Amino acid sequence: MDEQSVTNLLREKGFKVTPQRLAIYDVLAKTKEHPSAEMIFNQLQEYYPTMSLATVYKTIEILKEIGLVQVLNVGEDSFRYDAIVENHPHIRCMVCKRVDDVEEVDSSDFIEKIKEKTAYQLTGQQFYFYGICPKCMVKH
Amino acid sequence: MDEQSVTNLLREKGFKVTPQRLAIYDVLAKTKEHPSAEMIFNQLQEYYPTMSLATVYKTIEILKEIGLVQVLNVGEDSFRYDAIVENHPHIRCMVCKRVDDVEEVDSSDFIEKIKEKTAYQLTGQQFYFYGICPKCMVKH
DNA sequence: CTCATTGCAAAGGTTTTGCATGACC
DNA sequence: GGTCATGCAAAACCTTTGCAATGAG
Repeated sequence: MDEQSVTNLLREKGFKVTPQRLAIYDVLAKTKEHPSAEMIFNQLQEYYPTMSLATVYKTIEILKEIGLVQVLNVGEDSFRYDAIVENHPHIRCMVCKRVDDVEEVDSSDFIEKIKEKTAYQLTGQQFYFYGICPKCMVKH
Repeated sequence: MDEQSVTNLLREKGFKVTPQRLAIYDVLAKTKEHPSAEMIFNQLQEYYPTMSLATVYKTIEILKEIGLVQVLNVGEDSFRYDAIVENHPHIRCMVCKRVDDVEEVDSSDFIEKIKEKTAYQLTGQQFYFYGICPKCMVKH
């Protein structure tokens, strides 16, 4: 999503548009590494030396609320965030801890199966895979 | 797994067998609610008033290590634990926060698809579903 | 008897909150 | 100008660690 659309969406939902909010979304939109709040904070330090971690958390809360980011729980102590809000599987390297997307996988059949088996009314899902990434395999 | 087997496994792996350890495993083995450390702690308070949360955490660490429990990450701030170590999907009610198993689902086809699409060497996975449980649907 | 385990309290890490200052509209 | 957002510091959580006292083998 481009900056203008983010600006519009924030306004539309009653939130003010600030450089911090745009910068935080920008970091998320331009990376594939699924950063944690602290990773976002560190990345912004150079250009926004006064940025505080609290602002990162507060902004993510808003971005989540208006559907611009999704939250990941890959089994670490902290959460990670993804500006690609379409649901897709993630995979984490047990060695270097990187988190990647698994692309081009159609999970609708699997989700259908679950719908048949559960008495819940489904609203969403997250698929996490664990393994060793290509780079780490080479090293061992 | 019965108490005798747990005793044997602990000894075999070089850990001492204590009432606390057996009690913690027992709580996990007898419930389907995927308790957090604090839920286990609270449940034990009545019968083991001196039990400390630290012991719960230390014991879970050991149980995890010897393959008697698996750790769940359902998107809460805390971890949950499951004495059923065979991999199976979990589902969480967004209203009452309960976590249930999804039973009788074969996910091997889906996992195969992922293996084909990722360059990682797969070692495991977790499937989390979100929705509204039957009880909460009735209430609304 | 020895050494691992327990349980307390303190520390560590992540996330949230309160509040005065500052910025947007 | 009024109100919301920022950023600091403190608080609130969850989890881990250190250590003296205790208990298992």
